Amino acid sequence: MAKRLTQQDIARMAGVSQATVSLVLNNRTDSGVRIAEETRARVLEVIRRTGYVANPIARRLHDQRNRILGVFTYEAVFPSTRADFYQPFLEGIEEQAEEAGCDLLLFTSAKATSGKRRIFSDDSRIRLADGCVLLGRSIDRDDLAQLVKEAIPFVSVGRRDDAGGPVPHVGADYAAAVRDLVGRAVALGHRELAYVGAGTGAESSADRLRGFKQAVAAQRVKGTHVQFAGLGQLLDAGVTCVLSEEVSDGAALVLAARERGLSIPGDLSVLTLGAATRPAPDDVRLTGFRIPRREMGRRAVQALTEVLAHGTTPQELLACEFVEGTTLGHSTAQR
Amino acid sequence: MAKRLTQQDIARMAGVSQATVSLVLNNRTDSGVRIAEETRARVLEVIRRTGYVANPIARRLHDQRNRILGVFTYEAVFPSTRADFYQPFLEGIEEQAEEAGCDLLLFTSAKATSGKRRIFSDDSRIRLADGCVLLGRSIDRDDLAQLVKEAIPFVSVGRRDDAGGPVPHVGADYAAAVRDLVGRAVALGHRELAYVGAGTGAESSADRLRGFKQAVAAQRVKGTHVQFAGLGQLLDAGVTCVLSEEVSDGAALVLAARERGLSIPGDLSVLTLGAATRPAPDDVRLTGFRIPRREMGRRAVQALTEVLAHGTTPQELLACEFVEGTTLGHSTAQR
DNA sequence: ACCCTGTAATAATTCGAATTAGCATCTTGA
DNA sequence: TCAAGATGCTAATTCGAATTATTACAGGGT
Repeated sequence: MAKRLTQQDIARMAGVSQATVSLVLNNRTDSGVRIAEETRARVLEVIRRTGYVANPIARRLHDQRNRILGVFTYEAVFPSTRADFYQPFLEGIEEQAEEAGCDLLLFTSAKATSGKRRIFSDDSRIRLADGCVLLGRSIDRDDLAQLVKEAIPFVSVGRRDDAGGPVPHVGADYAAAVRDLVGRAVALGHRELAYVGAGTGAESSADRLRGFKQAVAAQRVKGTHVQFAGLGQLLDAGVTCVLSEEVSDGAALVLAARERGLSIPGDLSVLTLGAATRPAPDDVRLTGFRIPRREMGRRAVQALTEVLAHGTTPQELLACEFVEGTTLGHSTAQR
Repeated sequence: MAKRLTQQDIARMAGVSQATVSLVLNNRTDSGVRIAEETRARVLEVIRRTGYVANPIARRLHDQRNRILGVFTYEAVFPSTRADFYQPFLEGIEEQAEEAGCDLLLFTSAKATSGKRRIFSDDSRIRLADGCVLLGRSIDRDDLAQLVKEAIPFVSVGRRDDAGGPVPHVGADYAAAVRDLVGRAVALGHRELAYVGAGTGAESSADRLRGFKQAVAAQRVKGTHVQFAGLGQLLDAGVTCVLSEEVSDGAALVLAARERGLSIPGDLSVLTLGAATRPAPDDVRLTGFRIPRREMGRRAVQALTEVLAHGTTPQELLACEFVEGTTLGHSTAQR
C-alpha cells in the first residue's frame, strides 16, 4: 500500500526543509517570510509532479478549517422512502456548499450502541467537520444542549426551541403561513375551523398550531384542535374548513369525501400544512402552502458560514409560499 | 466560546498524567499496562462529569486513518433530475458505509477553474478520505489514469477499461444480460434483431453492444446496429425485435407504435437495456433487465474496504436481473 | 543491605503541517 | 571596511491523543 506523501518527503526531493515546503504551499509572502523565486519554483514543481496534497487532518489539528461541512441526520438519507423529504434540503445544502467551496461529510456512521443514531456517541466524529447542519423533524434535546454547551458550530434546519441557550437555525415560518391560510378561509366565510394533527412534539408542529390559535383568536372565529378526526366527526361538529398538519391526512379526508359522494370544497374545505412524514397520494391537489425546503438548505449553509466566521447565532424563518389547490372554497354553512 | 477540553485538562483535574487518561479512556488492559482500580475510577469520574470526548482529529492523525470514504461524481447528486439515477447507488453506498463504520464525504466542491468538475483540481481534497468511490456514467480518462498512477485507493462503480493499469471496479454484467435477452428473443422465433443506441463511448454502452454481437453470432441470426432508428425504418428493414440501449428510446418506440395502431409485441418486440440518462415515461412496461444499482453501491464500498486493507485491485461484474415486461412476444415474421 | 519482581504511573515520542524565532549570508551606505 | 539592513532559509515548537520506554516504589527473599 503506497504510503501517503508528507511535506517531509517533498522537502527531501526539493532539497529544502519541511518548513519551506509549508511556506511555499501556503503562498506566504508576509513580512518576515521570504522564499527565493527559484526555490519556490523548484518546490512547486515537485508538488505538481507528485500531486501532493496536504493531509487535512494534520492541517486541521493545527489551525481549524477543513472546508468540510457535516450533515447530520437521525436516519439514512438515501432510501427512497425518505428521499422525498430530504431531497430538496440536501439539494440546497449541496448547492450552497459547492458555492462556498466546501465538501459535505455525511455522518452515516453515527450509530450509538443502542442502534439509534446519536450525535454524541462513544466516538463522536462531529468535530471532523468545521461545522454541521442538522437535518430532521425532531432532534434529540440532549444532543442539542450539548452542541450548544460545547460551542460546536452548527445550524439546525428547522426552528428549534432554546436548549440551554439559543439554537442557531433556519426554519420555515409555519405560524405565519398558517395564519395566512386561516385568513383566506375566513375571507371565504368560514367561521368554524378545525386543526387536525399533533400540534405538539416537534417545534414545526407546535408552530403551526400556535399560528392557528393566534389567527382564530384575532379573527374571532371558532377554532378547535384535535389530534385525529374522521370526516363524519368533523361535519357533525359543524366544521366547514379543516387544516390538516399532515398532507396525507388531508388527502385521506378528500378521498373519504369522494367515496361518500361529498364535494370538496363544496361541503368541506381542506387545507394542508405541508408536513410530510408519510407518503401522500399525488392525485389530490390540496390547497395549502409549500415549505421552501431547498431554500432552507441553502440558507442553513450560509448561516453556518456566518457562525464559523463570526461566532454568531443566526436565527431565521423563511416564508412559505401559498399553493393554490382545488380544496378551498366558500363556506356553505347555514347560519 | 468555551474552549474544548483536552486530555491534559482531564489529567490535571484527576491529578494524573495525560498518558494515564488516554490509557483509561481506551480501556487498555494489555500486559505492560496497569492502572489501579482507584485511579481508573477517579479519571472516569472526571470524564463523566465534564462530558469530555476525544478530539477525533488528533486521534486520526495518530491512527493514519480517517474512517472517511469519499464519493466523487461529475455532477451534483441531489438535484431531482439526477436523483433517479444516483439514488439507488448512493443508497447502497450509504448502507455499506454505515456497516463499515465510515462516514461519507461528498466531493461537491471539486470544481476546476473551467467550471467542470475534475477529481484533480487546484486543491484536490481527494486524499482527505481513506479511499474513494467514483460514480458516473463516464469518467475522465486522465483523472482515472492519475488515480491509478498515484495509487490512490478507489473503486469505480461501473466497469472501466484499463487506464495505465487495471481499474478497480464493481460493474454490471451488461454483455451477459444482453446475451440473455437475445437468447430469449431467438427462442421466441426472432431472427432479425436490431440494436439501437450509441454502443460506444462509455464502457457500459460498449459492453451492451459487445454482448449483442456475441449473441447474434453465436445464435446465427441477423443483428444490426444503428445509433438511432424510427419505427418505420425498423419495420421496413424486416426487424422483429429491437433492443434499445436507452429506456426512453424504447418507450418512444412503443408510444409511436400505439399511435399508428400497431401492436407491441404483436408487430414488434421491444427490449430495453436499462440505460437511463433521460427520464422515461412510466406507463410503458418494457421487457428488459434491471441494473442492480443498489447492490453495486454496496459492493463498491466492500471492494474499497478490501483495497484499503490489502491493496488489491478488485474487479467484479454483478448480474442483471431479467424484467418480465409486456413488450416481448413471438416473432410474427412471415418467412 | 542487596537484588529481584511486580505494580503503577509518567516522560518522551509519534503522527503531519503551520508558525515563529533566529541563524547565516549577502548588500549597501558612510 | 564595518555596521546596518535585507534576504533566504531552517530549527524548533505547537496542536491532541496514542503508544512505548522508562522510572519510582513497595515488598519479599537471601
